[in-house]
Amino acid sequence: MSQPRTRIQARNQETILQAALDVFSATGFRGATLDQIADVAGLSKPNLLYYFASKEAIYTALLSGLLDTWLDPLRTMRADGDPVQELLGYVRRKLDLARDYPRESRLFANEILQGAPRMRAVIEGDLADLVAEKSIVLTQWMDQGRIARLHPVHLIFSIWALTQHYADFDMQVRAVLREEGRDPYPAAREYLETLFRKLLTP
Amino acid sequence: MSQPRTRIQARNQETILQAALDVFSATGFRGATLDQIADVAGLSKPNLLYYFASKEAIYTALLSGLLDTWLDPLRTMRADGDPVQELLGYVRRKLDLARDYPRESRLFANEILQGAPRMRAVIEGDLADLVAEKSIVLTQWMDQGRIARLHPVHLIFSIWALTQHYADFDMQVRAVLREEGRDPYPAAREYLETLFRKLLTP
DNA sequence: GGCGTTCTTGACGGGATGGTCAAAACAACG
DNA sequence: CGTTGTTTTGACCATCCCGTCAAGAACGCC
Repeated sequence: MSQPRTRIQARNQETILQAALDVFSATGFRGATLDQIADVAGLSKPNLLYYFASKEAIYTALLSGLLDTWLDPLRTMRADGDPVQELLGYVRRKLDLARDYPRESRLFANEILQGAPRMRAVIEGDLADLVAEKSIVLTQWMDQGRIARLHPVHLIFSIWALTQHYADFDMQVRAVLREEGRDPYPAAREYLETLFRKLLTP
Repeated sequence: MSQPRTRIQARNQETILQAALDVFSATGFRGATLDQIADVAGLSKPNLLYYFASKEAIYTALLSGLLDTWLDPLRTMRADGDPVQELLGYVRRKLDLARDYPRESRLFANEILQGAPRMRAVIEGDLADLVAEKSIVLTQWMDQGRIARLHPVHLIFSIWALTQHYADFDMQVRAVLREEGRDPYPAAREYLETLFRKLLTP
């Protein structure tokens, strides 16, 4: 049933995953209930379990389905572009992701916060590989004197931390800014651009 | 029973809160069970409920008890010190907190990630007030040309994001660094010091 | 329209979980 | 010791929640 065969299957699987994203990202795996997901999806609980074998299966289908989207901005960074522009572009794309897909960000945050019980393999594998690969590029740029010399992996961590913060701690960001419903992202974008320009200048 | 009256009460309440910190920080409020907490504390479940009215009461007692510790590093920042040194000191203290009290960090992260259902008031109140107060100091320093002009609140966000990242996403940090059990904090400290020095220089 | 397949659901089982209670164990103090 | 107040616990209850199942509804194809 993993590959949808009929139109109804495609539609309902998508509906279920969207509802599950809503609920899992808001309360974590343990906090979510099948009844809630069924409710949001507008389906009955047994119907959910007709399309997915278990609560766990819905959750892992979500995670693995979203992982590629999540890593794309880093993959897109090109070794043959202008280093500062490439990095600023990565920051910008990552911040756009935080703004446009906050549920996805919180889903991953929740998972990693609890020690990534269901993602450990992919983090230690694909993700670590990708970072290692990009670190080589960053180190080359530093060797060429085109950006400041910094620890490449901590540089990537800082991009993750600063961009995802706006999605994961959105509630706190808005409460502390006290700008009644105003979008915090334009100022964040400007701030992060300044920060990374200054940081990367040799 | 909130103020311990006997030695036994003081000891057991402390034992329970420590065990609860362990369990709540690892799995969130919904994910934690009283049986787990009782097990870690080495007490029976009814005994837990002799000292605290409910699971909820344990959780809120934890949160409010730890909040002061959590905000202290920011409070400690003095308006009459050297601006760059004060800010770097804040970064260092916050990073030390992440290293020495990761459970506390994850507890708060979990709570805010889920929209702070039990902390909204204090975030919109005390925390927002403290940030507003310190923002004034930061703005004065900028007006005097002693640090670069930046959005003061986003500057504080960036300190939170960059330091707490090492506690909250510890699993990912260690997996991506691939340095088998090596302490990531020395390099983090050096990286963050460089980052903020460059950022704050006018 | 008839018929096999796919989809949907009400009712239910079983285990986990927060919380109660009454009685037993223990401590403190005369 | 004996009495009084504190602490501890085994047994239990009610509810929640994941997952099952059998039967019915809808669909697709002839």
